[in-house]
Amino acid sequence: MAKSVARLKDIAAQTGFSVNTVSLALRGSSRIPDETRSVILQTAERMNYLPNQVAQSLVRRETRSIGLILTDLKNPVLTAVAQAVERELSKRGYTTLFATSNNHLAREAEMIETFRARRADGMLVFPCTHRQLDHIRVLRNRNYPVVLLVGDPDAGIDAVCMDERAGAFKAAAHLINNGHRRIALIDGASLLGNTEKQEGYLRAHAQLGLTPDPKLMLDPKGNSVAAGFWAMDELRGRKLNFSAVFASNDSLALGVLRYCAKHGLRVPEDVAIVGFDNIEFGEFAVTPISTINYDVASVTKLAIERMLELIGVAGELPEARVTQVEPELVVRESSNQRYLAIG
Amino acid sequence: MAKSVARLKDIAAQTGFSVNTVSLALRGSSRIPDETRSVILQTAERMNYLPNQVAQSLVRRETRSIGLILTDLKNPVLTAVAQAVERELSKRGYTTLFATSNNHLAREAEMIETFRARRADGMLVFPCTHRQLDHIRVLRNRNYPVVLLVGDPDAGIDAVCMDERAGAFKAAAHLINNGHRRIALIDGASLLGNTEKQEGYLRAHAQLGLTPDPKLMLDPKGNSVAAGFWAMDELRGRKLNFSAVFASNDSLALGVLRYCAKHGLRVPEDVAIVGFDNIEFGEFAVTPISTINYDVASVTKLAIERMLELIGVAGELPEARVTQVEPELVVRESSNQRYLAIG
DNA sequence: ACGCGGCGTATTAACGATAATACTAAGAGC
DNA sequence: GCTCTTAGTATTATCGTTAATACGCCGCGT
Repeated sequence: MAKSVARLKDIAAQTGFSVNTVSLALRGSSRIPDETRSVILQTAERMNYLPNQVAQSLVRRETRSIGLILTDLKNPVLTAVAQAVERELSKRGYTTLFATSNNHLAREAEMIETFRARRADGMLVFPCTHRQLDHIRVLRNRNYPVVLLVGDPDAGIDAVCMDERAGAFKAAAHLINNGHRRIALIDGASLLGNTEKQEGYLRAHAQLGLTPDPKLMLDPKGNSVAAGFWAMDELRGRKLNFSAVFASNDSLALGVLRYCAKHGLRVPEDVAIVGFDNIEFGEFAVTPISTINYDVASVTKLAIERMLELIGVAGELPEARVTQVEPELVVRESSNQRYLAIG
Repeated sequence: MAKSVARLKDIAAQTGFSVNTVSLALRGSSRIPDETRSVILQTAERMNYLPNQVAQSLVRRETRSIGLILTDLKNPVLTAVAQAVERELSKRGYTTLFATSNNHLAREAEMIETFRARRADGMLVFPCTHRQLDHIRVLRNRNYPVVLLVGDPDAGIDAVCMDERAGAFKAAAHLINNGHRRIALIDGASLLGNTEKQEGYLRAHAQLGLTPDPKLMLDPKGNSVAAGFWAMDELRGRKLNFSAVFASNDSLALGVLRYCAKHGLRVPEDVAIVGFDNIEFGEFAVTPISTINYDVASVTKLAIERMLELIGVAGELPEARVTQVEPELVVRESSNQRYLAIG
């Protein structure tokens, strides 16, 4: 903590008024006459006074801070969320406490405890798995405001997120409608219990009368470009034929694209690719990547609104509400049917 | 703040001991006999007690929190720094308060004040300009620990950063040594007063006996891939001939690469490209981008060590120390001389 | 048997603010 | 002239914790 900063007491000593008078004057109470106030304000200014928010938090019993827990920042879309959240909160006078879980449940739980000990007024959490939410549900049951950034309608916890199932459905349906019959799915999240994208992919097949081949569904073991590259290599090694790939995020999709470039596969003629998130690096790739747009602005706005709503309620929290934002398909060259022989 | 959480007082009431005894027991004082301690611990557990860090901060006069102010999170290297800083601090029991300035000086100053009011024990700042540091210097002069993440040896403020001048020198020298004589520089930072990379570029020319053409130096007006694309378009529109581009970060370089792909320019045969930062998206581009590696781990480690050192000193802070990490050139296809006609 | 040390626990005072209440003049009302 | 407001300021309690000090009691030495 900064060493020896001016306190109300110091201003009081300087001006000869009591601590309480100084406090009232600085907060603009009408009970303090202008002359007194201006003396106090000037002295405060001169002494470079800044109210101690720690003390204020203690007596006001709110910290005006929100914990933000993300899985990691490798995904540009998560960093965009982090930045947008911080900006929005800051506008409203809140400070963002920040942590990443690195997809470790234990660390996620630990950071939640840390933020609770710091008496954050609420928490925004991108949980590492949709399955294990007990540590979070327990908080909500004690009326602690939590809003998740991925949705599980049955979790009993508020959430605002993209409708990943619908997004994946659109991606897969788009490929199927363009004539593809064998579509690989590169998605590691389902192993963590986050099966939304997989479900969307499966549902699109079912609805359009196809039976997907389970061998075409692969866990890339990571979410990096390198992991996408590796996954494509693995898929090709399996000697399965497929004409399209749906990757659960754009980093993976770019890895697939890189593999294709390196091995002389034309995109989309030989392999069509659709990613997820709509990051700038996908838009400006050699072959611009088709993708599902992640609407950072809407998710952030809705999540923060809900958060503040929950913070505002005095006693019991209202029933949990899950808001899913409908995602849009962005068709670019990597899956444009104009380039396709089939379909 | 969570509504009605257990306090020491509640545990005291339950167990019949005084608040102080409870506090001592929970903190493991040797003055409390085992039997008493275990009763208290069990009661605390049962009541789901978590010490109120706000109250602790007030009385201990340290918050064990550090403010982290970055310009923005569009650059993957900055997000990597953010994540690494948070992890390291967390290991040491510190919480990260996070904010982005969006390259607005006013907002940077505002967030610094916010964090000061919150009594963060110190701040790590990636300032938006190296020129205007008065608002930060003032803090240091009041013995408030601040470590910058870009270096200015003369600023009188501690800093840990990559040696950008040396990095840019290596990049430009590499291109010159590969036979390039006219090298474009795409760098917007120098307008903000961050001239290190430009200086490195100029010094490499000078040292190798070349006079750079000022017309080849361009401000891309942003740090996105799109900005790089635009900058390349602009440069080509000027009808200047050049055989290589040094972009001040990999996003810009990827924009240049995309431009080349779209306009049938071969990389590196027609245009060689070197970026800065070494992000994964550059490594896996169609033509892998040569770049200057940003050593996130070293910068983070050294910055945090220095931070904790400064926090540890009781009175006057020691003289400011600027540590620059020597960056490495990573040569990839985009500038590999094997592909070059010249040189 | 009586003081003395030390053990176990309680009391009191911080930390820096806010909030409720209490006091003290000066001016208004009759 | 005397109470009665009321404006201006001070006093006191409080937030949840830690830290310094005080207190009572038991066993021990002599």
